[in-house]
Amino acid sequence: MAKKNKLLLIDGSSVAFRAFFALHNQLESFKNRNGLHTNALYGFHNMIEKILKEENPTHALVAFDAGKTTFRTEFYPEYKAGRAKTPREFTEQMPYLRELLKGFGIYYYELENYEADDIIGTLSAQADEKAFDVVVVSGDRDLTQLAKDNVKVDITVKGVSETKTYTVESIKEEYGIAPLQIIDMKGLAGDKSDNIPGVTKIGEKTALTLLQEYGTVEGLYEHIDDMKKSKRKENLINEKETALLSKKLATIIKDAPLAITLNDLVYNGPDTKKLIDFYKEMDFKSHLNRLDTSELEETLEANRSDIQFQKVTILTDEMFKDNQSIYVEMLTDNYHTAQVVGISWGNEEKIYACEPEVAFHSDIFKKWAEDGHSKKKTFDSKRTYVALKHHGIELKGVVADLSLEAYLLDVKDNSSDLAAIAEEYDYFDVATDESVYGKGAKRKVPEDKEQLYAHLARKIKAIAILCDQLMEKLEENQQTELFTDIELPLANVLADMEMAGITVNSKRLEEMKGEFAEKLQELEQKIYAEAGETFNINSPKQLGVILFEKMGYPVIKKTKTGYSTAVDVLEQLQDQAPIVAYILQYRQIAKIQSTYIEGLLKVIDKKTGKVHTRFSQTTARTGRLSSVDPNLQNIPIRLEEGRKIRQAFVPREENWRIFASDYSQIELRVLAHVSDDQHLKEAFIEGQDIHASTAMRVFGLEKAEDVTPNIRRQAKAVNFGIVYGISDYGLSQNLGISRKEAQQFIDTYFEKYPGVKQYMEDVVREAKDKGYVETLFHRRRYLSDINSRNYNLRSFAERTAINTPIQGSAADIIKVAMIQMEKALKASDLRATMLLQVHDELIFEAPEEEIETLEKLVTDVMEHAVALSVPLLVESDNGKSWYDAK
DNA sequence: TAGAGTGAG
DNA sequence: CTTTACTCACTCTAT
Repeated sequence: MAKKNKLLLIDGSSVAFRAFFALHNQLESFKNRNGLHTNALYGFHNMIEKILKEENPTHALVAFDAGKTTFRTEFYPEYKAGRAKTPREFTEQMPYLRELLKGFGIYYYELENYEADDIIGTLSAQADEKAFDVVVVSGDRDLTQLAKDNVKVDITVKGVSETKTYTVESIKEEYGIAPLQIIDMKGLAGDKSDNIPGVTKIGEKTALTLLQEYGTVEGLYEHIDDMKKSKRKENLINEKETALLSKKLATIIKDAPLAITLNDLVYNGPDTKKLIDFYKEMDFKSHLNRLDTSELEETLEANRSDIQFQKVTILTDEMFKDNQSIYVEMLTDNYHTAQVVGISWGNEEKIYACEPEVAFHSDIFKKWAEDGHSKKKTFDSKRTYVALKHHGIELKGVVADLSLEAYLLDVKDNSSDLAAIAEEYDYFDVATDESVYGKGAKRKVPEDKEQLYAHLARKIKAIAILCDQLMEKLEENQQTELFTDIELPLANVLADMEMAGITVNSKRLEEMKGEFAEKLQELEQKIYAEAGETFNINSPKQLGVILFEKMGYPVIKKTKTGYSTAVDVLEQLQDQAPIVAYILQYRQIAKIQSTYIEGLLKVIDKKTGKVHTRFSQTTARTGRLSSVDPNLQNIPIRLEEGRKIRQAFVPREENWRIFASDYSQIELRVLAHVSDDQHLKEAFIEGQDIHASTAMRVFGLEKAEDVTPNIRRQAKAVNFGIVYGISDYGLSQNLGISRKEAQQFIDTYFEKYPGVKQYMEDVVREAKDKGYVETLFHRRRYLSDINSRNYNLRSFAERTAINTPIQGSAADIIKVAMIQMEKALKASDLRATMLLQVHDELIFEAPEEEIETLEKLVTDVMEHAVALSVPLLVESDNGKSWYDAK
C-alpha cells in the first residue's frame, strides 16, 4: 500500500517570531561574522528539523504573512493595531529564512491581503478533501480552530522546538468545545494580542460556559431572550455587532485565492548543498560538522547518472573531431612539476579516455592537439597547455575555457575544481576532485581506475555543456571580447612566460643566507639580553607578554587574540624601549631570510637554475594577476637589505640583461580618463609631475618651487587615497595628521577636482543600482554589500566600487600590452623574452645588443596598447640583474 | 587552519 | 553612532 499523504503546514511568521523571542536573551551571541543576528534562524531551523523527523511529511509548506494590510484591516482597521514595532534584529533575518527553507527543500508562500493563517486554512481544507493527514505548526493558538480528525495542530510552547499538540479530542478535553467553536470563543472574549475587541466583561472562562450552552455566537443570540436579566445580557445585546465582527476577524479563511495547489508542495527532502552554504553563511558550526560533506557527496553521487565513455589504448583518426573538449588530469596544483594521470576528450555524445602515455606517444593525438583549425574547449587552458607542452605537444585551437569564463561572469567563481564551478550553474553531474581522489596526504588515483576515467569523462561532458552556456552569458554581459581578445590569448602568453622561467643565482642567495643568519643571531642575543630571558621572537603572543606584561610598556593597540605587536605599534614604542629597535630589525631580516632566501632556494629547478612561478588569472577580484609558488610580484624593493634579493635574479645567459618597463602613474591616468576631470587630464597631457601638480592645487601654491618635498609627499598620499576610496581616518593615519586636517585635504581636493568627485558619486550610485561595477573592458565585479544596512560592510563595498574600475582597468590595459608584446616579439627576430608581470611593469631578459631595439618596441607597445584621453607613459631600465634594472 | 605579521603594486 | 584606504601571497605560531 502506498504511504499515506501527509501535509505539513507551518505558520512561518509566527514561528519565526516565537523563535526570535525564545532566544532573545542570547541575542548577541547569535551573530554571524558579518554581524547579522541569527537567533530566529537558529530556533526556526531546529524546529523544522525536529518536526520533519517526527512527522516525515510527503508535502510541506511554510506560509508567511504578506504585509500589514489584509482583508481584515479593510473592515476593521484596528485589527492587530497597537503591536510593538518589529525589532530590526528580527526583520534583518527574514530574507535568510527563505534561504534556509530552500535548503530544507520546503516551499514557501505568501499572499497579498491574506495572513499565513488563511493560506494554511485553505490548504488544510484542500488536503481534507483528498484525505491527507495534516500537521499544522504555529506559535498562535488561533490555529487550533483548524483541528479535525485528520488535522492536528502543534502550538509552540516556551522556545520553539517544543510543541503542544492540539487534536479534536484534546481540545474537547481542555476547553469542552469543538475546534470550530474557538472562533465563537474569540467572538465573545476577544483577543488582546490581535486587538479583537469581544464583548465587555466576557473573558475566556465565561465565553466557554456560554458556548457549552448555546454552541455558537449565532446560537446564543437566537436564544438571548431566554437569558435571565443581568449586566452580562445587557452587554451581549448592546455589543452584538462587536461579537459578530470579532468572530469574523477570528475566522480563518478556507478559500483564499491561492496560486498554488497541493501538487506544488511535494516534499523531496533537503538540498544538502544549499543547507551547507546556509550553515557556512550563518556560522552554524555545529550543524555544519554534523552534516559533513560526505553526506552531500552521497546525495549527489546517488543522483548522478551513468556516464558513457570509451577507455582506449589505441587512438584512431575517428576519435578526433572539431569542437571537442579536452581535459588533462594532474593531482597537484603545480602543473610545472605535476604528473599527468589521465587524459580525456570528446563531445557531449562521445567521450574517450586514455592513459597519459597513450596520448603522448600518439601522432594522431599530437596532430589534432596542434591543429589550430580544430576547435577545442577546456577547463583551464593554461594548465592544459603547459602540461601538454612538457610532453612536446603544443595545444592550439582553444576557443573556450570554462574556468576563465566563470571567473569573468563572477570573479568569485575561481575554484580550480571543475565540480565547484559546475555547481554554480546548477550542473551536478560531475564529482568533486576531493571525493574521487581524497585530500591532503591521502590524495591519490583511485584503486579502481574505472572511477578515474569515469570522473574525467564527466568533466568532458560538463565542459562541453557549460562552456556554451557561459559563452552566451558572456555575450549578454558584453564580455565576449574581454574573453576572446584578452583573457584567452593572455593564458597562452602567461604559459610561455611561466615556462621560460627566470634564472636565479642560488650561490648569491646562499651567501646572503649566511650573512643574514649571523645578523639574526646577534639581534636575537641583544633582544634576549634586553628582555632578561629567551623566548620565541616570532611569536606575537610571547612577544606581547614580554613587552606589555614583563617590561610594562603601554598597550597601544589590541588584536582579537591579544596585544598587537605590529610595526606601527612598535614604532610608537621605539623612543622609550630600546628592545623595540632590535625587534623591528629582527622581523625585517627574518622575513627576508625565511620567505625570500630559504623560500626561493626551495623552488629553484636544480637542473635549469630557474624558478617557474604560476600566474593566476582567476584569483584577484579586480582582474589583476597574482603569482604563486613562488610569488614573484612581491620581491622586496623598498628597503635596501631586502632589495639585495633582486641581485639573485639574473638573465639566463652571460652578456644578457634584465630589462624592466613600468607604467608611470597608470592608475591616476585611468582615473583621469574615466572621471574626465579637466584638471587631472590637463596635468597628464602637459606632462606635469602629478603629485606636485596636486600639491599646488590642493595647497594653493603659485609656483612649482613652492612645492617642498614634504608637501609633495602629502599630496602623493592624497592621490593614493583617492584611488583607494579615501577616508579621513585612513589619510590621517597615513600622514600622521589629525582627522580634521585630513578631512580638510579631502574637501579641498574634491573642490579642485570636481570631475573626480562626480565620478566617485556616479560609480557608487551605479553600483547601488546595478549591484556591480565594470572596468573599461567590461570586467565585472558584483558588490553584494553595497546596499547593506551594516555600515562597515556598506562602506567597504563603496570603497571597492571606487577602486575596482581603476585598478581593474589598469589591469586590462597591461594585459592587452602583454598580448601585443608577445606577438611583436614573435614577429621580430629578437631573442628577448618576456618573463614577469608585476601589475604595472613587465620584466624581460635580452641580449645586451637587443636592449636599444627592445626599449623602443616595449615603450611603443605599452604606451599605445589602449588609447585613453590622456597619454600613457612608460619608463624603462636595464641591468645585469633585476636589482640593477631599477 | 586561522590569525598576525610583512612583502609587493 | 558605527569604522577606518585598494589588491594580493607567504611564513610563522598556536590551536
